[in-house]
Amino acid sequence: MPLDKLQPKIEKYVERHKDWKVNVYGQCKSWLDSGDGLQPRSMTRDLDWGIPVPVEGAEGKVLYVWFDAPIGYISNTIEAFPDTWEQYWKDEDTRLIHFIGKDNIVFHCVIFPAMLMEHGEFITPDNVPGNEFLNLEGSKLSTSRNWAVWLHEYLAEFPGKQDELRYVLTSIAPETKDSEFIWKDYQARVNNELVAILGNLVNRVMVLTDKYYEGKVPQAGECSDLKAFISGKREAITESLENFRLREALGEMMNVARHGNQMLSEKEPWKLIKTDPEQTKIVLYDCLQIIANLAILSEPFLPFTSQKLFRMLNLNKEDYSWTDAGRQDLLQPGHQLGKAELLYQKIEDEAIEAQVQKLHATAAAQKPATKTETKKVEATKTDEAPKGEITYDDFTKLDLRVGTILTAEKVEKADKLLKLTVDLGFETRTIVSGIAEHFKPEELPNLQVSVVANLAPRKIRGIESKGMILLAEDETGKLHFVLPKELTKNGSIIR
RNA sequence: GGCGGGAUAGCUCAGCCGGUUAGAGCGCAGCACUCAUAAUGCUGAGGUCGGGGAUUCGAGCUCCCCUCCCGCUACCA
Repeated sequence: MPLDKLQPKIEKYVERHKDWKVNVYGQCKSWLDSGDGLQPRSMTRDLDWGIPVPVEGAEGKVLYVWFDAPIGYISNTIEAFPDTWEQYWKDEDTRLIHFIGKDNIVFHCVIFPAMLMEHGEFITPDNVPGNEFLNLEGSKLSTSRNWAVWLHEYLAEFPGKQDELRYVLTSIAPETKDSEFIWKDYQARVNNELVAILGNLVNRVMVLTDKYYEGKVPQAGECSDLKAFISGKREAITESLENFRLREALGEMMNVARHGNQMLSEKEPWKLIKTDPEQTKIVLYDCLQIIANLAILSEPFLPFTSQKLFRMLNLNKEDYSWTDAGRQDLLQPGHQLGKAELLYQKIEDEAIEAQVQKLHATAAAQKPATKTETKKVEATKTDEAPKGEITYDDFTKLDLRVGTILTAEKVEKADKLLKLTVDLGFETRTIVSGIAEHFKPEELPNLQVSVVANLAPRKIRGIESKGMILLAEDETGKLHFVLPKELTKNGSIIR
């Protein structure tokens, strides 16, 4: 793909979107502005697996994942909405948003849009709110190491707690920097915020209404600035959501619940009922309206909660939409409420400890994955197919030898390279190997290794490398030296 | 190595175009209350704003140097 030739178009596209998040815009600019600008990028790979390139003469080639995957988004839409999919991808009036993680920024902001623009019939993403990473209990997520919380397992072990997870994940969404999912924190947020603030408000209002008015909305005149307050919150939440500040939006929704708790503390209806029943009606009427509003406002974040609230209030969800939030008459006086139920249960310590233990028990290896390892895993996830047959003569061309690493040092200005000197018995030579992220130089000297001795020399980073060290790569991407079981004379032939 | 992003209270994060005593939620402490899943409300204690220089009347915000974390990219025979 001649990205170099497309640079002007892409540049124009990116610069039209200065409103993108700084990390997103910044990285796009860095690709566009660095050195010679965008470079042509190969859109096929020579692999035994993948999507074959459907072009004559391209036998044996498969599509590059980042050419293939975005097309998959479109095909997926076609599968889901065979009649209307074009509205999503082609309609000029559609606002196309790509939600991604930071590792995919350029693919969604440069390469995919380039494809869409070149095709001609497609619209380009209006915004790509790339998030940073969500880590787990101190380490990067890794599905291959099983350092993860699997959704199906979570749902089985915490039945009905979809919204609890949604709440926590939204609260800690890595919008501007990496964040961390910690089970203890999950517990705290659920117990101290969801249960204590939102769940408790709903419960106390339902209980009071039940006790004083047999579960019917009391007759009361409007009072206070409730309407202004809630519609103000609705606007704030809308604004935050439109700008992809979900944490902030969620916080504003919770503030509505806080407001309800404040009202109760201030008015103390449990006291007021003894002295001024009419005022008490007003207080509870307003509290009930707050809850009804919360049924609407919680919907984007906590859909199950929203549903529960509508049910408890005996309202038909379909009769209300987002813009109804702010009304102080969502519930009519005399309206019979449904049965009260607890919105959330507290999460016990044992449940949390069990999760943490499970995580550590099932994690493949204790050591946290390094950057390279995680990436490698992605690349090797599909087992490589066996290679084609070769003759014995082909094999005998290889000169495999036993050698011993004498020295090892990092290569300047290269993250992955180590410069090794290896004693092969008949001579000592320099070998550059891409293992710097797996081994520390100081742990290598005196280690016996297997070497491809007759590989054509090659200059790497200005250093002549003569040969190659053999390593085995396990399923986690970790490298292991291939070496003789017993100490063997340097230079010994391997065959 | 180059580039992008980040480093602000114990924790999670806000801080607009540089401007008086740096904010919120959670946690913690105290007080109030008892309708409520010992929940809520109020008050308070917590900050050398990663480190060091510079510009400015004035810098968390600007510039330079450095350290650490994440990502992209190059090297990986």
